[in-house]
Amino acid sequence: MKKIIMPNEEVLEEMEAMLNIASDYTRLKIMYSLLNGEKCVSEIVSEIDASQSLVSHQLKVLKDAKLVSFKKEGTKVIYYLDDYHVRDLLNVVYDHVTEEK
Amino acid sequence: MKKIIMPNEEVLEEMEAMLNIASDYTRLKIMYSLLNGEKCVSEIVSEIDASQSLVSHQLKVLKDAKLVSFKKEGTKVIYYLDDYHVRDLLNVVYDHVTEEK
DNA sequence: TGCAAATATGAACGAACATTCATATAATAT
DNA sequence: ATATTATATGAATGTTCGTTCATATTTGCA
Repeated sequence: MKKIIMPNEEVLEEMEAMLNIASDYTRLKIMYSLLNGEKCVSEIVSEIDASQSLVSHQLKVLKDAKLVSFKKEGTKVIYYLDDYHVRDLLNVVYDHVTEEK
Repeated sequence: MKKIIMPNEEVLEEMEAMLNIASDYTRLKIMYSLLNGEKCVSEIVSEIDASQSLVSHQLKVLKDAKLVSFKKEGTKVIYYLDDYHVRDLLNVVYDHVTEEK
């Protein structure tokens, strides 16, 4: 069994930051929504049933964390997932939660 | 590309809960410490350099979340990881953080 | 019984943060 | 210009929660 070394402080703090961003009900729904492809804000709003302001705030959090990016098309802003680790992360956690013990 | 369906509310809340538990600096260090095998509380304390009280509090959080279990040996309490998803979770997040873009 | 070591617990405090509300900005069309 | 649609922003609020401090509990041993 290979010995696992503890990551250094900086890496641990960055891991903590990513997990913090993922660990929110609204942001989880946004990430799931974007797994099926890019969407504009209003589409996300109606798909996950949250207020426009809340979605916009949380998209900013995800954007600052470089988990999503965006492009502008007319008056619309199209967001999309910018990190393939998101899919893996969601899958691991989903498996943990849904698996029978 | 397969369509990904949004988990229901209950699953999302459980995912949020697991991520919340993982997203803490102290608990991350405890989990990494236990990846190399079971340890008693005082060993964890000295390995991660946190107070005894803090480690005990956070071990309770991990225990309540069924991420760790424990057994008693004399006056010592030995904790160990009780969920193999933990390793996968840490690996995904570690890769995310350390990978060059 | 009394003491020491190991661990757990509860209160208290401060900081972080998710959400709402109101309002601002930006782009388009009439 | 003005109205409308889409999105962003900032303040305010209430709650959650990580940490510390002091103390309690448990176990083994002299």
